[in-house]
Amino acid sequence: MYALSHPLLLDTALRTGIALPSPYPAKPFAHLFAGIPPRALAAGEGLAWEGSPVENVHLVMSGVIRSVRYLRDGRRMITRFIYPGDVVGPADGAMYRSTLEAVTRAQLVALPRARWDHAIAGSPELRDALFAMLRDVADSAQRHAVLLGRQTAEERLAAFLLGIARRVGEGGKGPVQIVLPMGRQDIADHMGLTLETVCRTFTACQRLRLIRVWRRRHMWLLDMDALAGLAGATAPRDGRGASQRTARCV
Amino acid sequence: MYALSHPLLLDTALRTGIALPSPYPAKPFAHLFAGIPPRALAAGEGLAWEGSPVENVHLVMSGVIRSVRYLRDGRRMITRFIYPGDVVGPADGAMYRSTLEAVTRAQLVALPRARWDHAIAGSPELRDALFAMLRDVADSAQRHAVLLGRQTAEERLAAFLLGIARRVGEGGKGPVQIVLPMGRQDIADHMGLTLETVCRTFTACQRLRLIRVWRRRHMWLLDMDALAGLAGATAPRDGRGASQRTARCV
DNA sequence: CGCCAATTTGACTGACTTCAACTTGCGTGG
DNA sequence: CCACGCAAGTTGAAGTCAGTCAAATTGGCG
Repeated sequence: MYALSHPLLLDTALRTGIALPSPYPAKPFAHLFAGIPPRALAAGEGLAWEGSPVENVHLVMSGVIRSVRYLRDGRRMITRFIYPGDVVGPADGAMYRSTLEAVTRAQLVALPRARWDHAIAGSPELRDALFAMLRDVADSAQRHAVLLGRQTAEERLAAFLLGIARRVGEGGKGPVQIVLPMGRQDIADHMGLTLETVCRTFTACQRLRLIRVWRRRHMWLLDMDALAGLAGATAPRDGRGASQRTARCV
Repeated sequence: MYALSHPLLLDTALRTGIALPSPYPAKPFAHLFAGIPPRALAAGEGLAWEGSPVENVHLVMSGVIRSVRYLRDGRRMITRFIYPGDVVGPADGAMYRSTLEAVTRAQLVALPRARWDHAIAGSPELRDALFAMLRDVADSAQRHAVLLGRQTAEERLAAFLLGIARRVGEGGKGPVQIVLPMGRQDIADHMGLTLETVCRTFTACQRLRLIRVWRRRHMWLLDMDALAGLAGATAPRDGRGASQRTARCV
């Protein structure tokens, strides 16, 4: 486990309820960052801005980062949360395509882009890992689009909570405890809702005994099956594809 | 231009109003597909299903394909439309992550995955092109998420129409003519709306003299500036990032 | 212990959806 | 070539989920 090789990872994992492994294990890239002193970010502090050049590739050691896109009038969408073990930068090309801000206090290490590119160019393994990582970013953005475009507030939040639970590694039936590292507004901006709707929906889920909330940031997922049913992953269809006209009624 | 080297591309470009170049020019990959006889798909026909193995990489020669994700109850989201010159398969890894169906009659050529992988492994140029393509898929999925989560019906459709106009290569001020290759239901399922809302919003835009609709599939974009204002690309913010608490009021 | 931002709850509004009827125009076959 | 049939699209009326505005509550932090 990478956590063993770097205490910071395990530390945050405990404090925020986010355990490794993260979806794109740092393992294949971790050695590139060895020996570089970590940089600290305060909660809310910015790391990079949309449109600015990508000078470094960062490995998040502790804390949580949000990747945000702003509209001119201030509306914003958090496209994804970035957790310890995640690498940021390579998916953006030469320019950042979104703004990066720390959600919690965070620590990360920066690797100059040239060194990163050189390492990637020289290693088929790293290349494959990078491909996989990019595919994963694309896939989760598309799954996110399904949520945003076609699922209700309750379904979106069920999916959100299960996503966090998956990071903790808990997939079991029984109550799973999680800690939310971000506030309600961030959750709302990630799920395409308002903060009030997030609150009300959590309250409703609590009444239905799907979850239990303690001190705002702590939750128990009481009924994983029901939550999974709500989150409802996309469903492959058997047989030949529906013709265009029957698309709505399955 | 690739269109010159393969008449099919130009043909569809004319019929559907979709001119090359597409966002990921086929150019770097085109030679891999040289000499393979194209396969025809009827409108509505399926090409691949979510969860099935990716056996071939396809180059679309003519027509339009939709990439769809279904929920269990039949709700669906079209994550993207795939146009002539686009390559499908590499972004999915070993398994398709969405279902592919022809929107219009289409023709495409299939390259066995092993040959594709071999070609990519052997060419730094192709590798870079593939990286760029994957980044583009991820980026457009994230921009799409902003639309779905934070923009109104009118804004979403303005962005949709401008996206089609961009393919035709027309960016000017004056009226731009486009042809929509897909029906209202497909537009709705791509923009997270209902077909009725798409209709009503087109009608409203027509009353505002932003567009003119002729025979359902043909449109003139009369006021590109106004449409661009509605579509409102994401806005980089200057200065240091907003702290978490001021996020909503800019 | 007290301050204050974050969160929760309440009342009301509105954008988009739903259900339903009507219209258009493409494609087919006489 | 034209009429017919029917799916695709449009419009209308009513409903609903989530948004907005506002007030009350909570709990982290100094």
